[in-house]
Amino acid sequence: MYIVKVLTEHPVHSLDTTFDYLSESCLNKGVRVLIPFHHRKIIGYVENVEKTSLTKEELEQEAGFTYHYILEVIDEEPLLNQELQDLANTLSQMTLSPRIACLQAMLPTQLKPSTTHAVGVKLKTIIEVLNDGTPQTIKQKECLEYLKENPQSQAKDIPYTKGVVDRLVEQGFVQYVQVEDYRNPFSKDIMENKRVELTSDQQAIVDGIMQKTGRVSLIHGVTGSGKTEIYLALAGYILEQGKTVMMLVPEISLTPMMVEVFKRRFKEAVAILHSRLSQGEKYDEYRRIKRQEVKIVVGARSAVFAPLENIGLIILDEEHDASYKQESKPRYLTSQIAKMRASSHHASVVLGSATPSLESYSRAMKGIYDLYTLDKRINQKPLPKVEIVDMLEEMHHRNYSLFSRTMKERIQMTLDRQEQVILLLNKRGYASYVQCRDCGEVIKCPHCDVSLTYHKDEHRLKCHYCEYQIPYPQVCPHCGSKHLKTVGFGTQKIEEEIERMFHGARVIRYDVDTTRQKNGHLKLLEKFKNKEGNILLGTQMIAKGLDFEDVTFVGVLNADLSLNIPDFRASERTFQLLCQVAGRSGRGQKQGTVLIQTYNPEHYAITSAAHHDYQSFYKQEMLYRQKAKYPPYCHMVSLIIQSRQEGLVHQAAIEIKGYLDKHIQQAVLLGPAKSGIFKMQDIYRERILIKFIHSQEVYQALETINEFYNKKQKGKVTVVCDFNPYSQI
DNA sequence: TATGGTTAGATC
DNA sequence: ATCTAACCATAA
Repeated sequence: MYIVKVLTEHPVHSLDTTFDYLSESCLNKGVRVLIPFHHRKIIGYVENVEKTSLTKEELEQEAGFTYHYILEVIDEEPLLNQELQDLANTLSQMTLSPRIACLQAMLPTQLKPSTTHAVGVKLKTIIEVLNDGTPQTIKQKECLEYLKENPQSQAKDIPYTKGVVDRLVEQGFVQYVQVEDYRNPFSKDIMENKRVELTSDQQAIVDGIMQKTGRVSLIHGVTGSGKTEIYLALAGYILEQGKTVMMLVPEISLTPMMVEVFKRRFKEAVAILHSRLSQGEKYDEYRRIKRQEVKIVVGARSAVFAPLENIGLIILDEEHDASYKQESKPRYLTSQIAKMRASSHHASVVLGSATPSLESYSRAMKGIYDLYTLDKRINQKPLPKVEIVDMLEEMHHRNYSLFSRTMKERIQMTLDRQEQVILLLNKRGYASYVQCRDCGEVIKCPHCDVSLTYHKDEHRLKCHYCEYQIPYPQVCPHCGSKHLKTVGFGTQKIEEEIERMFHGARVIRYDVDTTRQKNGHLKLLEKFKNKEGNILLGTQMIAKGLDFEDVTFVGVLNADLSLNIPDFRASERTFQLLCQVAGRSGRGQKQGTVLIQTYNPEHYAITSAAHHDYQSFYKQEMLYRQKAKYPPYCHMVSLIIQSRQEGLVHQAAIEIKGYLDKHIQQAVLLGPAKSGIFKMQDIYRERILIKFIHSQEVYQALETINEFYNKKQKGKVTVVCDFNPYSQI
C-alpha cells in the first residue's frame, strides 16, 4: 500500500497543501492523477509517494479521517524532471504563490494539472514493411523496394497510387500502422539562411562570451548593430559542445523575425513556444523538447520553463522588455528564472538590448555582469537623424491638429519619394469613448473603473480590462437622451484623417484590433512589405524588431503620453520606445529620419533618445532613481489588497500598513493608495509599496500577511504580493 | 412549513 | 475552488 501526497488542481492559497490518497501500486511522483475530492472528481498532482505496511483501516484509525483511493493515473512519466520540480517549489516560495499555480504556469495547457485539459495526440498512418518477397506485378515490386528504402512513409508522400499499396497489403507484404505525428507550427517553407560573416566587433563579443561559462553577459548594441548574428553564432558554438540553447524573446508574435532566423539556421533542431500557437501545436513542440528531439527552444516568457536538458546558454533578447514580467500568479521576472536555471545547468546567460534596463546596466557597471557594447550599425550605416518638434510652439501658431507642420511636410515628402512611413501613436489616451451631450455622462464599464472604448468596425463599446461589451447604445443610460457623441482620437479616426490629409496615402493600421486573428500581424506586415500600403500606423507594437528597407521616415505623434504615466519607469519606457521606433528608420540603403512631436522637448528621455545617447540617459535617470529611492537603488514589492466589497478594502489596507510599520524597520512604506484603476472586474484594489534593501524582514512580514489573509481568514480580502512590480494599474 | 439566498467550514 | 450544511429571511 502507498500513501500518495497530492496537490489539488485549485490554485488558491487555502489549498496549497497536499492531501493523502491511497494506491495499491506504486506511482511516480510528478504525475497527474484523477482523485475524488469533496464530492467531485478532479485532477491532482502527485508531490510525493510513501510506502506503508498498514491497511486502509489502520491508517484511518491513526489519522482520524477516511482515505480515498486514486481513481486513475493520468501520466506514466513525471511531468517535470527534478530540476523543474525544485524550481516550482522555489518559485512558489519566492513569489508567495500556491505550488499548483507555479506548476500550471510552467506547463503547456494540455499537461497542466487541471480539468480543462484535453490531451490530443495527432496520429498519422504510415506504411510498414512486414515481409520481403515477390509481389504479383512489376509496379508492386518497385513499390515494395521503394518502401523498404523509405521506411515510415505516408501513403500520400510516395510516388505510387493507393491501389498499388493496397494490393501489397492484401498479399501481406506491408501494413498500414497508425503512429504519433507532430503538428508543425512553422507553416512557411524553410529557406536556407545566407550565412553572414561576423564583423570583428561581433566576433570579439562571441569569443568573450564563449571563453567564460556560467557568467551573465549584457550586450548593449544599438538597433541594427547585428545582435541576432551574435546569438546565432553563440548558439552554433554551444550546439557544437553538445549542449542546448534557450532563446527568449519578448512577445513572439511581435518578433517573427527572430523565430524565422533561428528556424532557418538550425531547422528541425528548433522548437517554438509562444502564446499564439494552437494548443495542439504547443503540446507537440513541448513533447519534442521533453523527448530531447530538439536542441534549441525559441519562445516567449513561459518558455524559460521549457524542459531542455543540458542547457549551455540562455539568451534574453530585448532584455528590458516589460513582457518578461508575468502579471499574474506566479508573478515572476523571466531574467531571474533564467539565471536560476542557468546556475543549475552551469550555463551562461546573455542579455541583449539597445536600451538595457537600468537594473541590468547598473549591474554591468558594478561588474556583476560582463558588458559588451556595439555602438555602430552593421555596414557602418548611420543612425537616423532625429528631430524634435515642440507642440506647444505649434499651438502658439494656432495649429491644434495632431500633426505639426513639419510632420505633415515630412510625411508628404516621403510619400512623394515613393518611400514608406511608420507612424507611432501611443494608444493610451487615443481610445475613443462615448459621452452624452445633455448630461455629460461618459459611458463606463459596470465592472471596472474605466470608460468603454468605441470600436467602429463592430459598432460596439468594449471594456479593455474585462470581457464586457455592448452594442452602441441608442440612448444615454443615465438620462435617456438620444444625443450621444464619440470623443477622442481612435486609431481608426486617425487613419481616416491621414488618408484625407495626404496625397497617395494608403494606411495600414496595426493595432490590437487589426492583428487579433491568427497570424493577423504577419499578414499586415507582409502587406506593408509588399508596398500595398505606404504608411504603417500603430501603437507600441510597431516599435519592435520590424525591418523594412524602404522605411525612411518615422514619426512619433505624441511622445509624452508614456512620459506622464505615474510610474517610476515612465522616463525609461519613453526612452526605450523612442529609441526602438527610431531604429525602424533607414535600415536599407537610404538614410532615414525621425520626427518626434512632444510638449516636453527638453526632457532628457526625449533629447537623449534623439541623440541616440544611452549613456546620457542612463546617468540622468540614475540620479533621479537615487534621489527618489527607486530601483536599482532598492528592491520593491507592491502589495495589492483586494476585495469584492468596496468597504473592506481600505480598512484591511490600513490594518496591513500598521502591521508592516511595526514589523519592518529598514524599509520605506508608501500608501495605501487606490490602484490606478480602483475597480477592475468587480474587484476593488488598493496598493502599498515597500522599498527595501535587505529582503529578509520584508519577506517574513509578507509571509505572515499571506498566511493570515490568504490562507486563514479566507474570502473577504486577499493580498497579492508583486515583487519587482512593473505595472501600477 | 416550505423556499430561497447567503455564508461558514471542509476537502485526504 | 466548490461542495454541503447551516443559518436567516421571506412567502404561504
